[in-house]
Amino acid sequence: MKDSSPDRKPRVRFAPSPTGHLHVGGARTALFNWLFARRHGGSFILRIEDSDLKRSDPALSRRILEELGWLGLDWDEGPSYQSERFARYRELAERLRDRGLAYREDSPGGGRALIYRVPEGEVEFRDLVYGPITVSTAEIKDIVLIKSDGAPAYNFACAVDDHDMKVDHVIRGDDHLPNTPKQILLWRALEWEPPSFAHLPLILGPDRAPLSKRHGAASVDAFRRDGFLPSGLRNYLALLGWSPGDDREVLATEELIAEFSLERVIKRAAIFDYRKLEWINSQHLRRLPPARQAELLGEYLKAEEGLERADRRLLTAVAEVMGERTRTLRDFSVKGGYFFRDDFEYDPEATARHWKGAATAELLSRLKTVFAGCERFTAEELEKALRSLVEEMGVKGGEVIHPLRVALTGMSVSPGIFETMTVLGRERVLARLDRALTRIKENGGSGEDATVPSQ
RNA sequence: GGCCCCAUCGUCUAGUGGUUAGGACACAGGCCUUUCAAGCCUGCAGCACGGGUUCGACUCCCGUUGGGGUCACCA
Repeated sequence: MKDSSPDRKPRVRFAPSPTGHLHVGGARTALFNWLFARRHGGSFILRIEDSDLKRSDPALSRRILEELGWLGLDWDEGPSYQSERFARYRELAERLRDRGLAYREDSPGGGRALIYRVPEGEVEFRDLVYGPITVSTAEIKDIVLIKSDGAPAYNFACAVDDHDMKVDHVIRGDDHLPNTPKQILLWRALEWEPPSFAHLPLILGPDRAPLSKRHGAASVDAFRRDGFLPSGLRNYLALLGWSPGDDREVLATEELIAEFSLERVIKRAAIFDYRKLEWINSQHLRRLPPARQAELLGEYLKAEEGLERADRRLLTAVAEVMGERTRTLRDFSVKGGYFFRDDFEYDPEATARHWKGAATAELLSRLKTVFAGCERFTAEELEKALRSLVEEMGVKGGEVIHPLRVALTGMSVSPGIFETMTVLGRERVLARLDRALTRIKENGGSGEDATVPSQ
């Protein structure tokens, strides 16, 4: 019986190298570590692998920390930095050399490296995801411990740190599978008991190549800018390579934590599906009360767009009517930008389809009179008023509603027209009717732009 | 190329010897309807191939093909 449940509170870590934004692959690795720690009441530790002197950039480290924070993956210890522990690595490497397990080698470029001599034999271990794995050390070249510039090489620093931080479960991408035997060799040479390992399948792009920028958004930052919610991204990422075992797809983070187990991690690489992410996100968005949506929307619009009209009252009203029609926070401005700005453009196709010159001008001015006369500007009253005008004119509701929608939103698509009006309020509705009227007259009564795409 | 890993609808997945192979996204159609969504209903679509083992294979074994990873004084 395979059982990856730890008998004591596990200690796991996420160890990114500060070379760029937090990539979705890294985010997923961080998430699985975090879920595992939270599930078992353990510790999630953060370590910055900045041992490469040339590529280290403190600004990038901060960025990764910030993005991890946005994703909601809080850490219990750290971050620690490898760049601050060079003396420790050197000491341990020298100790191995004293014992005859490592040797020095001059570098053509100057300096001396310390290299571990790989013994003959086999390395066996049981990966918590992949099962038993055996590798002949004939396949492994001697392992560099300390590079000639004095910095520790990856495998050595990694083993030393994991030991010193008392990490007992190493959960990482399966691109590290080939490193594992090397690190186990190092742990044993240091006379330490190796931790458990669990390797996660990689995330691929639609072309089955490793997911990268050229596939579109590939970093946590990009998804944040696209208006995704941390909980939506967490949910989707959790489903990449793992499933709760039943048919649930939309899971709150508490459920993710309650259900997570390494045994249910799949071995096959998964292709990132942006559409499904959007759907998952829409489900999370929908589960949020309008007030909370408004709060997030306000922050988003402020950070990503330069919206002028964005008071809490308006935001909440927009959230109430747009909530079912959006999949991301960005959708609110893409599909409902007219709620936030009065100088919107009129969609040429919409005007061509629903505005019929003088007749529409006549219609809109009658509507203006009717709406101006409404006692209370509520959806019920507005509909009643419009319906009676429709009856009086002997036309179908749509013949009035469509031109009106274009006048109020510039688009042929919007939330229910009466709700839209109440969100905008009497003043803005009447002003927009005037603006539309002016626009129609400017166009010689045609109500259309000079060039109308014919279809 | 050596070594390692993987293989269920287009995609994410459930499945652990006997199932009409289930769900979700996407897609198509329908209902609803002032538009678009949402919601509900229906449909389309899969066990890569070839050998075994077995009374019986999606499930176990071998091979083929395909895909991925890795072979740095980068992490």
